[in-house]
Amino acid sequence: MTETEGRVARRQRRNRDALIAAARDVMTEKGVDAATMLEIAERADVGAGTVYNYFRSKDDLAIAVLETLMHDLALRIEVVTNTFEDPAQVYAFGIRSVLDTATSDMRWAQMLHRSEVIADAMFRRMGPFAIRDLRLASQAGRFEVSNAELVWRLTTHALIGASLAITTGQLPASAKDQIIVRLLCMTGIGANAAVELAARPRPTLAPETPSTSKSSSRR
Amino acid sequence: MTETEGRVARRQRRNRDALIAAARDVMTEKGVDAATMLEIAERADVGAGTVYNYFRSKDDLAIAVLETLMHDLALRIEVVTNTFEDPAQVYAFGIRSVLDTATSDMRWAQMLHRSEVIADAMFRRMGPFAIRDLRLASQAGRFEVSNAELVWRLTTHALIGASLAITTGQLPASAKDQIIVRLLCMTGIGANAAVELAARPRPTLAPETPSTSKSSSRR
DNA sequence: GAACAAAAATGAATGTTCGTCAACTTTGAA
DNA sequence: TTCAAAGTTGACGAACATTCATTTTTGTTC
Repeated sequence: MTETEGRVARRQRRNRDALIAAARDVMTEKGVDAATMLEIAERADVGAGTVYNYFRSKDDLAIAVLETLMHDLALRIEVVTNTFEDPAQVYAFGIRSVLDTATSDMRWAQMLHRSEVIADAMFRRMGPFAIRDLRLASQAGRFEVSNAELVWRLTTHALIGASLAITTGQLPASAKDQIIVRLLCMTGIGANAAVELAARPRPTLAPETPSTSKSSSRR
Repeated sequence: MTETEGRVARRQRRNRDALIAAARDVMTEKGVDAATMLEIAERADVGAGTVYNYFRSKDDLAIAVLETLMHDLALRIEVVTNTFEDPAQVYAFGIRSVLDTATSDMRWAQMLHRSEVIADAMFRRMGPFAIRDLRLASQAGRFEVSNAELVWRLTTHALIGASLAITTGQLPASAKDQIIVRLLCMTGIGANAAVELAARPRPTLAPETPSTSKSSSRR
Protein backbone atom coordinates (compact mmCIF):
# COMPACT_ATOMS: atom_id res chain seq x y z
CA MET A 1 0.00 0.00 0.00
CA THR A 2 1.60 3.26 -1.11
CA GLU A 3 1.19 6.28 1.08
CA THR A 4 -0.02 8.52 -1.74
CA GLU A 5 -2.15 7.59 -4.72
CA GLY A 6 0.18 6.62 -7.55
CA ARG A 7 0.14 8.23 -10.97
CA VAL A 8 -1.43 5.15 -12.55
CA ALA A 9 -4.16 4.89 -9.97
CA ARG A 10 -4.92 8.58 -10.35
CA ARG A 11 -5.22 8.35 -14.11
CA GLN A 12 -7.48 5.33 -13.76
CA ARG A 13 -9.74 7.19 -11.41
CA ARG A 14 -9.87 10.12 -13.82
CA ASN A 15 -10.96 7.83 -16.62
CA ARG A 16 -13.52 6.18 -14.41
CA ASP A 17 -14.94 9.49 -13.31
CA ALA A 18 -15.03 10.75 -16.89
CA LEU A 19 -16.99 7.67 -17.89
CA ILE A 20 -19.45 8.13 -15.06
CA ALA A 21 -19.92 11.76 -16.01
CA ALA A 22 -20.50 10.86 -19.65
CA ALA A 23 -22.89 8.11 -18.70
CA ARG A 24 -24.71 10.45 -16.36
CA ASP A 25 -25.20 12.94 -19.15
CA VAL A 26 -26.44 10.43 -21.69
CA MET A 27 -28.59 8.50 -19.24
CA THR A 28 -30.28 11.56 -17.82
CA GLU A 29 -30.88 12.87 -21.34
CA LYS A 30 -32.41 9.74 -22.82
CA GLY A 31 -33.07 7.41 -19.91
CA VAL A 32 -31.04 4.43 -18.81
CA ASP A 33 -32.39 1.98 -21.35
CA ALA A 34 -32.19 4.26 -24.37
CA ALA A 35 -28.59 5.18 -23.58
CA THR A 36 -26.31 2.87 -25.55
CA MET A 37 -22.86 1.91 -24.42
CA LEU A 38 -21.46 3.18 -27.71
CA GLU A 39 -22.85 6.66 -27.23
CA ILE A 40 -21.55 6.79 -23.68
CA ALA A 41 -18.11 5.70 -24.85
CA GLU A 42 -18.10 8.30 -27.61
CA ARG A 43 -19.14 11.03 -25.20
CA ALA A 44 -16.22 10.07 -22.98
CA ASP A 45 -13.88 10.08 -25.99
CA VAL A 46 -13.11 6.44 -25.51
CA GLY A 47 -13.40 3.20 -27.46
CA ALA A 48 -16.48 1.06 -27.06
CA GLY A 49 -14.57 -1.73 -25.39
CA THR A 50 -12.81 0.51 -22.89
CA VAL A 51 -15.93 0.98 -20.82
CA TYR A 52 -15.74 -2.67 -19.90
CA ASN A 53 -12.31 -2.17 -18.37
CA TYR A 54 -13.95 0.00 -15.75
CA PHE A 55 -17.43 -1.44 -15.41
CA ARG A 56 -18.48 -5.05 -15.64
CA SER A 57 -21.78 -4.26 -17.35
CA LYS A 58 -24.14 -1.51 -18.33
CA ASP A 59 -26.03 -2.02 -15.09
CA ASP A 60 -22.81 -1.59 -13.16
CA LEU A 61 -22.28 1.72 -14.84
CA ALA A 62 -25.84 2.83 -14.25
CA ILE A 63 -25.46 2.02 -10.57
CA ALA A 64 -22.29 4.09 -10.40
CA VAL A 65 -24.12 7.00 -11.99
CA LEU A 66 -26.99 6.72 -9.57
CA GLU A 67 -24.62 6.60 -6.64
CA THR A 68 -23.02 9.87 -7.61
CA LEU A 69 -26.43 11.51 -7.85
CA MET A 70 -27.41 10.10 -4.48
CA HIS A 71 -24.22 11.00 -2.75
CA ASP A 72 -24.30 14.51 -4.09
CA LEU A 73 -27.86 15.01 -2.91
CA ALA A 74 -27.11 13.57 0.52
CA LEU A 75 -24.27 16.04 0.99
CA ARG A 76 -26.37 18.99 -0.12
CA ILE A 77 -29.09 17.98 2.31
CA GLU A 78 -26.61 17.70 5.14
CA VAL A 79 -25.34 21.23 4.61
CA VAL A 80 -28.84 22.54 5.26
CA THR A 81 -29.86 20.24 8.09
CA ASN A 82 -26.71 20.91 10.07
CA THR A 83 -28.41 23.97 11.52
CA PHE A 84 -31.63 22.18 12.54
CA GLU A 85 -32.49 21.77 16.20
CA ASP A 86 -35.03 18.95 16.01
CA PRO A 87 -33.52 15.64 14.81
CA ALA A 88 -36.93 14.52 13.59
CA GLN A 89 -37.03 17.54 11.33
CA VAL A 90 -33.65 16.60 9.89
CA TYR A 91 -35.05 13.29 8.73
CA ALA A 92 -38.27 14.84 7.48
CA PHE A 93 -36.39 17.43 5.47
CA GLY A 94 -34.20 14.72 4.00
CA ILE A 95 -36.99 12.60 2.60
CA ARG A 96 -38.85 15.67 1.44
CA SER A 97 -35.79 16.82 -0.47
CA VAL A 98 -35.43 13.45 -2.13
CA LEU A 99 -39.06 13.51 -3.19
CA ASP A 100 -38.79 17.04 -4.53
CA THR A 101 -35.58 16.35 -6.39
CA ALA A 102 -36.76 13.07 -7.88
CA THR A 103 -39.98 14.60 -9.17
CA SER A 104 -38.78 17.98 -10.39
CA ASP A 105 -35.31 17.28 -11.76
CA MET A 106 -35.50 15.73 -15.21
CA ARG A 107 -32.13 14.14 -14.56
CA TRP A 108 -33.73 12.02 -11.86
CA ALA A 109 -37.08 11.48 -13.48
CA GLN A 110 -35.42 9.71 -16.40
CA MET A 111 -33.79 7.19 -14.08
CA LEU A 112 -36.83 6.27 -12.02
CA HIS A 113 -37.84 3.33 -14.14
CA ARG A 114 -35.27 0.97 -12.72
CA SER A 115 -36.95 1.13 -9.33
CA GLU A 116 -35.11 -1.65 -7.59
CA VAL A 117 -31.73 -0.41 -8.76
CA ILE A 118 -32.31 3.19 -7.81
CA ALA A 119 -33.84 2.23 -4.47
CA ASP A 120 -30.84 0.09 -3.70
CA ALA A 121 -28.44 2.87 -4.60
CA MET A 122 -30.43 5.19 -2.38
CA PHE A 123 -30.34 2.70 0.45
CA ARG A 124 -26.59 2.39 0.29
CA ARG A 125 -25.53 5.94 -0.49
CA MET A 126 -28.03 7.94 1.50
CA GLY A 127 -28.54 5.26 4.15
CA PRO A 128 -25.59 6.29 6.33
CA PHE A 129 -27.11 9.74 6.64
CA ALA A 130 -30.76 8.73 6.92
CA ILE A 131 -30.19 5.88 9.34
CA ARG A 132 -28.08 8.08 11.55
CA ASP A 133 -30.85 10.67 11.58
CA LEU A 134 -33.47 8.05 12.39
CA ARG A 135 -31.39 6.83 15.33
CA LEU A 136 -30.70 10.30 16.64
CA ALA A 137 -34.38 11.18 16.52
CA SER A 138 -35.26 7.93 18.24
CA GLN A 139 -32.74 8.54 20.98
CA ALA A 140 -34.21 12.01 21.43
CA GLY A 141 -37.60 10.39 21.92
CA ARG A 142 -39.04 11.90 18.77
CA PHE A 143 -39.34 8.66 16.77
CA GLU A 144 -40.03 5.09 17.77
CA VAL A 145 -37.71 3.13 15.53
CA SER A 146 -36.03 -0.03 16.74
CA ASN A 147 -34.66 -1.11 13.37
CA ALA A 148 -33.59 1.99 11.49
CA GLU A 149 -32.13 0.05 8.58
CA LEU A 150 -35.43 -1.64 7.93
CA VAL A 151 -37.43 1.57 8.08
CA TRP A 152 -35.01 3.21 5.68
CA ARG A 153 -35.19 0.26 3.31
CA LEU A 154 -38.97 0.44 3.18
CA THR A 155 -38.86 4.19 2.84
CA THR A 156 -36.53 4.17 -0.14
CA HIS A 157 -38.79 1.86 -2.10
CA ALA A 158 -41.92 3.78 -1.21
CA LEU A 159 -40.22 7.05 -2.02
CA ILE A 160 -39.08 5.92 -5.44
CA GLY A 161 -42.45 4.41 -6.16
CA ALA A 162 -44.21 7.61 -5.20
CA SER A 163 -41.84 9.69 -7.31
CA LEU A 164 -42.47 7.47 -10.27
CA ALA A 165 -46.22 7.73 -9.75
CA ILE A 166 -45.96 11.52 -9.77
CA THR A 167 -43.77 11.78 -12.85
CA THR A 168 -46.07 9.43 -14.75
CA GLY A 169 -49.12 11.39 -13.72
CA GLN A 170 -50.67 8.62 -11.64
CA LEU A 171 -50.45 10.87 -8.62
CA PRO A 172 -50.78 14.68 -8.57
CA ALA A 173 -47.80 16.68 -7.38
CA SER A 174 -50.07 18.06 -4.69
CA ALA A 175 -50.00 14.65 -3.00
CA LYS A 176 -46.41 15.23 -1.92
CA ASP A 177 -47.34 16.47 1.52
CA GLN A 178 -49.46 13.44 2.20
CA ILE A 179 -46.69 11.15 0.95
CA ILE A 180 -44.24 12.63 3.41
CA VAL A 181 -46.79 12.34 6.21
CA ARG A 182 -47.27 8.65 5.55
CA LEU A 183 -43.56 7.97 5.28
CA LEU A 184 -43.07 9.75 8.59
CA CYS A 185 -45.78 7.54 10.06
CA MET A 186 -43.42 4.62 9.50
CA THR A 187 -41.20 6.07 12.19
CA GLY A 188 -43.96 5.31 14.70
CA ILE A 189 -44.48 9.00 15.38
CA GLY A 190 -48.26 8.86 14.95
CA ALA A 191 -50.43 10.58 12.38
CA ASN A 192 -50.86 13.95 14.11
CA ALA A 193 -47.20 14.48 14.85
CA ALA A 194 -46.37 13.47 11.29
CA VAL A 195 -48.70 16.08 9.87
CA GLU A 196 -47.18 18.76 12.03
CA LEU A 197 -43.65 17.72 11.13
CA ALA A 198 -44.36 17.68 7.41
CA ALA A 199 -45.97 21.11 7.50
CA ARG A 200 -42.98 22.97 8.92
CA PRO A 201 -41.36 25.54 6.60
CA ARG A 202 -38.36 24.28 4.68
CA PRO A 203 -35.23 26.11 3.54
CA THR A 204 -34.05 25.58 -0.02
CA LEU A 205 -31.28 23.25 -1.14
CA ALA A 206 -28.08 24.35 -2.80
CA PRO A 207 -28.00 23.72 -6.58
CA GLU A 208 -26.61 20.47 -7.89
CA THR A 209 -22.92 20.03 -8.46
CA PRO A 210 -22.37 20.60 -12.20
CA SER A 211 -21.31 17.73 -14.42
CA THR A 212 -17.59 17.30 -14.98
CA SER A 213 -17.81 15.82 -18.49
CA LYS A 214 -16.22 17.95 -21.17
CA SER A 215 -18.83 18.58 -23.84
CA SER A 216 -16.40 17.88 -26.70
CA SER A 217 -13.23 19.87 -26.20
CA ARG A 218 -10.51 17.26 -25.98
CA ARG A 219 -8.38 15.86 -28.80
CA MET B 1 -72.55 -5.09 -28.02
CA THR B 2 -73.75 -8.70 -28.26
CA GLU B 3 -75.62 -10.15 -25.32
CA THR B 4 -73.49 -13.28 -25.12
CA GLU B 5 -69.80 -13.67 -25.92
CA GLY B 6 -69.55 -14.74 -29.55
CA ARG B 7 -67.66 -17.80 -30.73
CA VAL B 8 -64.84 -15.67 -32.12
CA ALA B 9 -64.42 -13.67 -28.96
CA ARG B 10 -64.42 -16.84 -26.88
CA ARG B 11 -61.74 -18.49 -28.95
CA GLN B 12 -59.64 -15.35 -28.83
CA ARG B 13 -59.89 -15.29 -25.08
CA ARG B 14 -58.91 -18.95 -24.90
CA ASN B 15 -55.81 -18.25 -26.98
CA ARG B 16 -54.97 -15.24 -24.91
CA ASP B 17 -55.32 -17.18 -21.68
CA ALA B 18 -53.19 -20.00 -23.06
CA LEU B 19 -50.47 -17.51 -23.91
CA ILE B 20 -50.60 -15.99 -20.45
CA ALA B 21 -50.39 -19.44 -18.89
CA ALA B 22 -47.42 -20.36 -21.05
CA ALA B 23 -45.71 -17.07 -20.31
CA ARG B 24 -46.40 -17.52 -16.62
CA ASP B 25 -44.73 -20.89 -16.66
CA VAL B 26 -41.66 -19.77 -18.55
CA MET B 27 -41.30 -16.50 -16.71
CA THR B 28 -41.63 -18.02 -13.28
CA GLU B 29 -39.17 -20.73 -14.22
CA LYS B 30 -36.43 -18.52 -15.63
CA GLY B 31 -37.38 -14.98 -14.69
CA VAL B 32 -38.97 -12.33 -16.89
CA ASP B 33 -35.80 -11.26 -18.65
CA ALA B 34 -34.47 -14.73 -19.38
CA ALA B 35 -37.79 -15.85 -20.83
CA THR B 36 -37.68 -15.35 -24.58
CA MET B 37 -40.72 -14.67 -26.67
CA LEU B 38 -39.84 -17.65 -28.83
CA GLU B 39 -39.88 -20.08 -25.93
CA ILE B 40 -43.17 -18.70 -24.69
CA ALA B 41 -44.66 -19.07 -28.15
CA GLU B 42 -43.41 -22.64 -28.43
CA ARG B 43 -44.77 -23.51 -25.02
CA ALA B 44 -48.15 -22.22 -26.15
CA ASP B 45 -47.88 -24.22 -29.37
CA VAL B 46 -48.00 -21.05 -31.43
CA GLY B 47 -45.84 -19.22 -33.94
CA ALA B 48 -43.45 -16.54 -32.77
CA GLY B 49 -45.41 -13.77 -34.43
CA THR B 50 -48.74 -14.84 -33.03
CA VAL B 51 -47.95 -13.56 -29.59
CA TYR B 52 -48.00 -10.06 -31.03
CA ASN B 53 -51.57 -10.48 -32.14
CA TYR B 54 -52.53 -10.64 -28.48
CA PHE B 55 -49.94 -8.50 -26.73
CA ARG B 56 -48.29 -5.34 -27.92
CA SER B 57 -44.92 -6.20 -26.39
CA LYS B 58 -43.10 -8.51 -24.06
CA ASP B 59 -43.71 -6.08 -21.24
CA ASP B 60 -47.40 -6.15 -21.98
CA LEU B 61 -47.38 -9.89 -21.67
CA ALA B 62 -45.39 -9.80 -18.44
CA ILE B 63 -47.90 -7.38 -16.99
CA ALA B 64 -50.76 -9.70 -17.95
CA VAL B 65 -48.98 -12.57 -16.21
CA LEU B 66 -48.42 -10.54 -13.08
CA GLU B 67 -52.02 -9.50 -13.02
CA THR B 68 -53.24 -13.07 -13.02
CA LEU B 69 -50.93 -13.89 -10.13
CA MET B 70 -52.15 -10.84 -8.22
CA HIS B 71 -55.78 -11.42 -8.88
CA ASP B 72 -55.56 -15.04 -7.88
CA LEU B 73 -53.84 -14.16 -4.63
CA ALA B 74 -56.36 -11.42 -3.86
CA LEU B 75 -59.22 -13.86 -4.25
CA ARG B 76 -57.57 -16.47 -2.07
CA ILE B 77 -56.98 -13.88 0.63
CA GLU B 78 -60.56 -12.77 0.49
CA VAL B 79 -61.87 -16.29 1.09
CA VAL B 80 -60.01 -16.38 4.40
CA THR B 81 -60.66 -12.83 5.58
CA ASN B 82 -64.39 -13.06 4.98
CA THR B 83 -64.72 -14.59 8.42
CA PHE B 84 -62.67 -11.95 10.24
CA GLU B 85 -64.35 -9.62 12.72
CA ASP B 86 -61.81 -6.81 12.89
CA PRO B 87 -61.46 -4.90 9.59
CA ALA B 88 -57.95 -3.87 10.57
CA GLN B 89 -57.01 -7.51 10.81
CA VAL B 90 -58.35 -8.10 7.31
CA TYR B 91 -55.90 -5.58 5.93
CA ALA B 92 -53.04 -6.84 8.09
CA PHE B 93 -53.63 -10.41 6.96
CA GLY B 94 -53.70 -9.27 3.35
CA ILE B 95 -50.33 -7.59 3.34
CA ARG B 96 -48.83 -10.39 5.39
CA SER B 97 -50.04 -12.91 2.85
CA VAL B 98 -48.53 -10.94 0.01
CA LEU B 99 -45.21 -10.78 1.80
CA ASP B 100 -45.25 -14.48 2.59
CA THR B 101 -46.22 -15.45 -0.93
CA ALA B 102 -43.71 -13.16 -2.62
CA THR B 103 -40.84 -14.44 -0.51
CA SER B 104 -41.60 -18.15 -0.33
CA ASP B 105 -43.08 -18.93 -3.73
CA MET B 106 -40.38 -19.25 -6.35
CA ARG B 107 -42.93 -18.29 -8.96
CA TRP B 108 -43.09 -14.85 -7.41
CA ALA B 109 -39.49 -14.49 -6.40
CA GLN B 110 -38.41 -14.75 -10.03
CA MET B 111 -40.61 -11.83 -11.00
CA LEU B 112 -39.56 -9.40 -8.29
CA HIS B 113 -36.83 -7.74 -10.30
CA ARG B 114 -39.16 -5.55 -12.31
CA SER B 115 -40.17 -3.69 -9.18
CA GLU B 116 -42.08 -0.86 -10.73
CA VAL B 117 -44.03 -3.16 -13.02
CA ILE B 118 -44.98 -5.63 -10.34
CA ALA B 119 -45.85 -2.88 -7.88
CA ASP B 120 -48.10 -1.28 -10.45
CA ALA B 121 -49.83 -4.58 -11.16
CA MET B 122 -50.33 -5.07 -7.47
CA PHE B 123 -51.72 -1.58 -7.11
CA ARG B 124 -54.29 -2.16 -9.82
CA ARG B 125 -55.27 -5.75 -9.22
CA MET B 126 -55.17 -5.98 -5.46
CA GLY B 127 -55.99 -2.33 -4.91
CA PRO B 128 -59.77 -2.73 -5.09
CA PHE B 129 -59.57 -5.18 -2.21
CA ALA B 130 -56.89 -3.45 -0.16
CA ILE B 131 -58.32 0.04 -0.54
CA ARG B 132 -61.76 -1.19 0.43
CA ASP B 133 -60.27 -2.81 3.54
CA LEU B 134 -58.37 0.34 4.45
CA ARG B 135 -61.56 2.37 4.16
CA LEU B 136 -63.62 -0.06 6.18
CA ALA B 137 -61.04 -0.12 8.94
CA SER B 138 -60.88 3.65 8.93
CA GLN B 139 -64.64 3.97 9.16
CA ALA B 140 -64.55 1.56 12.07
CA GLY B 141 -62.08 3.88 13.77
CA ARG B 142 -59.26 1.33 13.67
CA PHE B 143 -57.07 3.15 11.12
CA GLU B 144 -56.51 6.81 10.39
CA VAL B 145 -56.33 6.91 6.62
CA SER B 146 -57.71 9.83 4.68
CA ASN B 147 -56.28 8.83 1.30
CA ALA B 148 -56.48 5.06 1.04
CA GLU B 149 -55.22 5.00 -2.56
CA LEU B 150 -52.06 6.78 -1.59
CA VAL B 151 -51.36 4.53 1.38
CA TRP B 152 -51.87 1.48 -0.79
CA ARG B 153 -49.59 2.86 -3.48
CA LEU B 154 -46.77 3.41 -1.00
CA THR B 155 -47.41 0.04 0.58
CA THR B 156 -47.15 -1.87 -2.68
CA HIS B 157 -43.75 -0.40 -3.46
CA ALA B 158 -42.45 -0.96 0.05
CA LEU B 159 -43.81 -4.49 0.06
CA ILE B 160 -42.18 -5.42 -3.21
CA GLY B 161 -38.95 -3.80 -2.14
CA ALA B 162 -38.95 -5.70 1.12
CA SER B 163 -39.72 -8.98 -0.63
CA LEU B 164 -36.85 -8.40 -3.01
CA ALA B 165 -34.51 -7.62 -0.13
CA ILE B 166 -35.47 -10.89 1.55
CA THR B 167 -35.09 -13.06 -1.54
CA THR B 168 -31.69 -11.53 -2.28
CA GLY B 169 -30.55 -12.07 1.28
CA GLN B 170 -30.23 -8.40 2.13
CA LEU B 171 -32.82 -8.87 4.83
CA PRO B 172 -33.39 -12.01 6.93
CA ALA B 173 -36.76 -13.73 6.66
CA SER B 174 -37.14 -13.13 10.36
CA ALA B 175 -37.61 -9.43 9.63
CA LYS B 176 -41.03 -10.11 8.17
CA ASP B 177 -42.87 -9.30 11.39
CA GLN B 178 -41.15 -5.96 11.67
CA ILE B 179 -41.89 -5.20 8.04
CA ILE B 180 -45.59 -5.75 8.57
CA VAL B 181 -45.51 -3.62 11.71
CA ARG B 182 -43.98 -0.71 9.84
CA LEU B 183 -46.36 -1.02 6.92
CA LEU B 184 -49.25 -1.02 9.37
CA CYS B 185 -47.79 2.12 10.92
CA MET B 186 -48.53 3.85 7.61
CA THR B 187 -52.22 3.50 8.42
CA GLY B 188 -51.69 5.91 11.31
CA ILE B 189 -52.52 3.23 13.84
CA GLY B 190 -49.46 3.91 16.00
CA ALA B 191 -46.55 1.62 16.79
CA ASN B 192 -48.04 -0.31 19.70
CA ALA B 193 -51.30 -1.13 18.00
CA ALA B 194 -49.37 -2.19 14.91
CA VAL B 195 -47.27 -4.62 16.91
CA GLU B 196 -50.35 -6.15 18.46
CA LEU B 197 -52.11 -6.42 15.13
CA ALA B 198 -49.15 -8.05 13.43
CA ALA B 199 -48.74 -10.58 16.22
CA ARG B 200 -52.21 -12.09 15.96
CA PRO B 201 -52.41 -15.71 14.84
CA ARG B 202 -53.05 -16.20 11.13
CA PRO B 203 -54.97 -18.93 9.33
CA THR B 204 -53.39 -20.48 6.23
CA LEU B 205 -54.20 -19.61 2.64
CA ALA B 206 -55.67 -22.01 0.12
CA PRO B 207 -53.13 -23.31 -2.42
CA GLU B 208 -52.60 -21.49 -5.67
CA THR B 209 -54.82 -22.13 -8.65
CA PRO B 210 -52.85 -24.54 -10.86
CA SER B 211 -51.59 -23.41 -14.23
CA THR B 212 -53.85 -24.14 -17.19
CA SER B 213 -51.09 -24.53 -19.78
CA LYS B 214 -50.93 -27.99 -21.32
CA SER B 215 -47.39 -29.30 -20.89
CA SER B 216 -47.22 -30.61 -24.47
CA SER B 217 -50.24 -32.73 -25.22
CA ARG B 218 -51.89 -30.99 -28.11
CA ARG B 219 -51.41 -31.62 -31.84
C1' DG C 1 -70.88 -27.10 -50.77
C1' DA C 2 -68.38 -23.63 -53.53
C1' DA C 3 -66.67 -19.19 -53.59
C1' DC C 4 -64.84 -15.62 -51.24
C1' DA C 5 -63.42 -11.93 -48.01
C1' DA C 6 -61.82 -11.02 -43.52
C1' DA C 7 -59.20 -12.44 -39.65
C1' DA C 8 -55.51 -14.92 -37.66
C1' DA C 9 -51.25 -17.42 -37.76
C1' DT C 10 -46.73 -18.07 -39.37
C1' DG C 11 -41.63 -17.95 -39.12
C1' DA C 12 -37.85 -16.18 -41.66
C1' DA C 13 -35.75 -11.76 -41.90
C1' DT C 14 -34.53 -7.37 -39.70
C1' DG C 15 -32.35 -4.28 -36.79
C1' DT C 16 -30.45 -3.25 -32.49
C1' DT C 17 -27.68 -3.89 -28.65
C1' DC C 18 -24.50 -5.79 -25.25
C1' DG C 19 -20.36 -7.69 -24.34
C1' DT C 20 -15.83 -10.16 -26.22
C1' DC C 21 -11.40 -10.41 -28.15
C1' DA C 22 -7.15 -10.43 -30.73
C1' DA C 23 -4.38 -6.85 -32.31
C1' DC C 24 -2.37 -2.50 -31.29
C1' DT C 25 -0.55 1.52 -28.42
C1' DT C 26 1.10 3.66 -24.31
C1' DT C 27 3.56 3.65 -20.12
C1' DG C 28 7.31 3.53 -17.07
C1' DA C 29 11.00 0.88 -15.09
C1' DA C 30 15.56 -1.09 -15.91
C1' DT D 1 16.93 2.07 -25.81
C1' DT D 2 14.39 -2.00 -24.56
C1' DC D 3 10.62 -4.46 -23.14
C1' DA D 4 6.87 -6.35 -20.55
C1' DA D 5 2.73 -5.07 -18.48
C1' DA D 6 -1.28 -2.35 -18.65
C1' DG D 7 -4.60 -0.10 -21.24
C1' DT D 8 -7.21 0.78 -25.52
C1' DT D 9 -9.56 -0.21 -29.65
C1' DG D 10 -13.41 -1.16 -32.89
C1' DA D 11 -14.88 -4.89 -35.58
C1' DC D 12 -17.47 -8.88 -34.54
C1' DG D 13 -20.59 -12.58 -32.59
C1' DA D 14 -24.64 -13.85 -30.28
C1' DA D 15 -29.02 -13.01 -28.53
C1' DC D 16 -33.33 -11.36 -28.87
C1' DA D 17 -37.66 -8.44 -29.62
C1' DT D 18 -40.32 -7.21 -33.18
C1' DT D 19 -42.01 -6.90 -38.19
C1' DC D 20 -44.30 -8.29 -42.30
C1' DA D 21 -45.18 -10.67 -46.63
C1' DT D 22 -47.26 -14.95 -47.18
C1' DT D 23 -50.15 -18.79 -46.02
C1' DT D 24 -53.93 -20.83 -43.49
C1' DT D 25 -58.23 -20.79 -41.15
C1' DT D 26 -62.76 -19.13 -40.35
C1' DG D 27 -67.38 -17.84 -41.22
C1' DT D 28 -70.76 -16.04 -44.44
C1' DT D 29 -73.47 -15.85 -48.63
C1' DC D 30 -75.47 -17.74 -52.48
